[in-house]
Amino acid sequence: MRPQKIVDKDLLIALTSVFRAKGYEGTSLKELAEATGLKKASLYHRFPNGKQEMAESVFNYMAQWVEEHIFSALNDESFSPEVRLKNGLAQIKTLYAGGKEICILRALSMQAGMDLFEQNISIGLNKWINAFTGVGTALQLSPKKAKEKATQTLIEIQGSLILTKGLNDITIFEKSLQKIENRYLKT
Amino acid sequence: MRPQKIVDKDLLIALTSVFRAKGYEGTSLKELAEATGLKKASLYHRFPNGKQEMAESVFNYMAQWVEEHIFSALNDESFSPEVRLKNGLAQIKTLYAGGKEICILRALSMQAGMDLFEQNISIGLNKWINAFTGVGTALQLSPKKAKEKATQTLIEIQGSLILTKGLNDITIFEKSLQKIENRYLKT
DNA sequence: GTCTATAGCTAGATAGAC
DNA sequence: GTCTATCTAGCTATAGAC
Repeated sequence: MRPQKIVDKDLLIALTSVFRAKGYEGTSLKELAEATGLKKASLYHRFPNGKQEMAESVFNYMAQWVEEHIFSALNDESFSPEVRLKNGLAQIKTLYAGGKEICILRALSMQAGMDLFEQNISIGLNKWINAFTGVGTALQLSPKKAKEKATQTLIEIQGSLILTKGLNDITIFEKSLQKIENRYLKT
Repeated sequence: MRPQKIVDKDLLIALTSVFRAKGYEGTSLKELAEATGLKKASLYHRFPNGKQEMAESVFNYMAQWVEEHIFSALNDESFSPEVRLKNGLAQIKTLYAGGKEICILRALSMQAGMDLFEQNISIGLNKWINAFTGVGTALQLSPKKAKEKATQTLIEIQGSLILTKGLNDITIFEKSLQKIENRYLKT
């Protein structure tokens, strides 16, 4: 067995950045090959089901990252709810590179991707809502209020990412995160 | 001259619905031909620069619709600011089919589209912000507050469209519009 | 495990008849 | 103005050498 030219993790990171920037249909195997340093045939060796499997792997990789960094921060009961919220929001800022990066879920959800990922997107969004709902209840909100606030939080994260990108102004994303934090902590 | 099989307006409507659903790269000329009832070569007769011109025309058509229906409603000084706001939000609900349809601007902004439309997207978003800022000042907000509120409004519209689509729950979009209205009128 | 070479197809786009 | 037929380029995917 020849050694791998690039380990799985780095491979996934490279694939992620392309899919994130171009979407599913907008990404070609040629670009993926260039971004990873592997030839197309080698990509097929690593992902026998081709482009679709690459996108799915990217999706799963990001889902795991979110689980480990964001949800676990929001749910870490060894900290106060206030600290959990701050840590979670800080991780979210990292995930989106301060607003410069788009939501991978959204990048993959257009076009054919919608068919491929529709159910996983719904599941993923609900996990986000549940994570923020947990913080809300820890901050003494009623379950109903906590869920409403969590939904509103996600709306603002996604919406501010769109405006940040569309207006090319990362302060929009930063202000939104700050606003979200303030609104939780003022309760 | 042979008669047109489909008038410009209907043609644009048909093209719009495909681009909206599939994005720019995700849309093929075959699909556009099927959706319009014209053959590919006929589409090239109507849009000599091909797919890109079709997307640009769709973009301009939607921009005009928004101008005539939404901005003019928000800015119609023959009504009170409260009524202008309500009318504008009602038109927005129509534009997005109550949350079932995505923002065309967003659909075209991924992938190669980002290069094609980047500047127009920024201009378009700013027009939205200005329109809502106008309503805010008419409601006695300071210019600064009015612009902040307008930006927040757009964030929530875009974000709620994403969650509505991702969770397949149109009540999210409806609730967000209601919330936006309440927040303006409570000022 | 990675590579070169290529198959097979579909995309966007054009030529020219009617 | 619309059509059939076709071109070319690029795509996803595979075969087989190393």
